Amino acid sequence: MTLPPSPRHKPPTIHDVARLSGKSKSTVSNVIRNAPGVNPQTRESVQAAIAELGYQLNIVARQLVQQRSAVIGVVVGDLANPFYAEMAKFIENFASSRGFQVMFCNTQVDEDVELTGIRNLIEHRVAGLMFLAYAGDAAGARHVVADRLPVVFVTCAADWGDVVAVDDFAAAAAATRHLIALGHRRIAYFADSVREEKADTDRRGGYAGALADAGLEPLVLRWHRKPHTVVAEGVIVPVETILTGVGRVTAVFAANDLHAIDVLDCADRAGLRVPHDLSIIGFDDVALARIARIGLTTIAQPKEMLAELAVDTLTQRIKGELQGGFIRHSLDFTLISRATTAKAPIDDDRHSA
Amino acid sequence: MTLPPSPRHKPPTIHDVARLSGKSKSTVSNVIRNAPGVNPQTRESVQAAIAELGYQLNIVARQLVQQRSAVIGVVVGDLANPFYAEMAKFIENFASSRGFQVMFCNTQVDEDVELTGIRNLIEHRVAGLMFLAYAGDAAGARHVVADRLPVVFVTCAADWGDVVAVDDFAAAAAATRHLIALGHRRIAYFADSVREEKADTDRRGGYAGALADAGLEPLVLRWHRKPHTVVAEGVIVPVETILTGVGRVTAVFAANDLHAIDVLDCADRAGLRVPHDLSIIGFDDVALARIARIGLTTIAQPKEMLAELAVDTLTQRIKGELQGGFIRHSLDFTLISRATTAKAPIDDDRHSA
DNA sequence: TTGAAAGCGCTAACAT
DNA sequence: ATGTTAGCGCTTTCAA
Repeated sequence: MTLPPSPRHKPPTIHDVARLSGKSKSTVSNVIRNAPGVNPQTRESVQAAIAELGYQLNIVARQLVQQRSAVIGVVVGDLANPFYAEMAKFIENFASSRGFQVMFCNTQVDEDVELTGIRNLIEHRVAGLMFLAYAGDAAGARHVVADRLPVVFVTCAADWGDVVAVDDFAAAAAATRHLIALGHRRIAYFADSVREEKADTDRRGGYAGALADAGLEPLVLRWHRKPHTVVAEGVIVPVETILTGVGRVTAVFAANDLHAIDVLDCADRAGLRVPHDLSIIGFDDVALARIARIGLTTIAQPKEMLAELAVDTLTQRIKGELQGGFIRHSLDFTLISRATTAKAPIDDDRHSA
Repeated sequence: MTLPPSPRHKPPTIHDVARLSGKSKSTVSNVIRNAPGVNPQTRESVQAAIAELGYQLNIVARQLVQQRSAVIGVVVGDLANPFYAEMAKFIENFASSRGFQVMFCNTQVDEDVELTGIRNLIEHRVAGLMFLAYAGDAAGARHVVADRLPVVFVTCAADWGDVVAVDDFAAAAAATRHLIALGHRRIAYFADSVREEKADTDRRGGYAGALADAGLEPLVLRWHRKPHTVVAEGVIVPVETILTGVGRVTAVFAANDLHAIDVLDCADRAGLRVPHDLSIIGFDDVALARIARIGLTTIAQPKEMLAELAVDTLTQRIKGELQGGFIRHSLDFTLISRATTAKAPIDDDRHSA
């Protein structure tokens, strides 16, 4: 059954349709666009010609003359992170139900990749931009975008576009206070390697703030080699030391569920009982967080609402239905207490020097 | 800091650049395209003008005249499935490193959604199509595509495009034989609800084949309400009955890791010990399959290689570097034995009537 | 109700 | 080495 791909012929244009139906290009255009005031007979004969030729609209040409497109560019840090994947899916769904296509650009949280990605998107004249995360301080991105098109930040924030997000700072503070209320005093923050995105910054801020309010010291950890070592205050340390060494941490607030699950896995492999020996709280409420074997305590974001609101905001800006200053939608987060957090171990302070 | 978005002015064109630099449009075009034979002085002054105006190429216009684009359309069944998300990420990466943008279309394994998605992609004149999964018998899709552009199937197969995939049938048979070799005789197949995609069909085929070879009866289960009920031979049954009732199943082959993890979760909640009471094998080797708490035995696909080969095949077809009959790349799969499979319980046959 | 003509921003012969 | 010109496939006045 393996037939050779046939040579591809140029697709038919409205001109071909016009000739075949004996009408003019503009009339054909009128029926394609469902313009009013076309003789039903004419419409039918044109449609017959369209069917016969297998004509399919060339959106590129339309876009050139109309000077607008119906595709939105979505900048995402890491599609392999289930949270972003879920968000991407929702966004694609809502966009497509509103007549918009989506072009993704996965940045790996690398500013250069991000910048060329944005440049490409703009060169393609996407109608709007959506950031699901952004790298660096966004000054570069801002410069490239240069106010050329509407942009909305979902799940992250900046002052040069509309924002649809949860208050990361407050949510992180709530997560941290949850741990503090359970009696934990040495609470670490686990996040991505050196590079830090906006949400990360805010969450670390909320964490540090809550600790400061309680008179506690922060300990910010960033993965060095994923399941083995982290860098703490500039020095590389085995995760095991952090979790089991002298002055060990009894609780962890992870910047997202993926990190939380990694920490959980480290704890398992180190023979630590969670939550008895170690409490872990994540962020995002990824689908897998709720299975019995994981049961991750986490901060849930209303993913679908975030996506819908973001798409609506962006499409309204695109259509000019929304004008004026940037708006910030702040949605509610929920702390979902499952099986990875519990009272701090009582021998907690004995081990600390 | 919330400044109102400024009114968006039309972006500068090569015409503006030409005027500012005192050169002609074609010269400007020449420097943009890095055409040879441009006076260095000229080039510089043009570039100065470009910088001053903040000119950015309009790819839409270029695409219209060149009659080709550098975006490939990717049709994916469910972005929220980590396997597809990982694949999507790899594909995006390889494509972008080869100068191609990617437009995704998430179909929810719904044929209508898929069809309009493909239609949109074609109207946007994507240079090629990539299917990460497709719904239905693909006759509809084939008709819409109508040989207009190159298409490659990754991770699934069809006879009207190039194929880059693992042999799903053989892999499923291997997975099933693994279970049979462990002494299991009542082995169920778990898959998506009513709708079935290509990979699903093949895997079920391999499963049924291996069982038949061993003189065993297949039991095909499709989720009805996700974590609670399945439909077996047309009737709705609680999962718990399948796993713990009379004549219960002692092993499960899941069409993908997501289903496998769901089954694992059901088993956990039903108080079953895995793998002591129930063996489970999945398919895909999703990132989470390898954490200690899951330790899922599964069939691994070489994701990155699949993605790279698929992108290369497609881009070569697009550039005409690859001609002639469709090729089928069949990559090797690996059975990774972890902690969810073990010998069948000895009391196995006593319960069966 | 339909058609003719101009033009969107760019590229690619072809002249110069 | 640079400029002139003619489109790419469509939409959109404006006339007929």
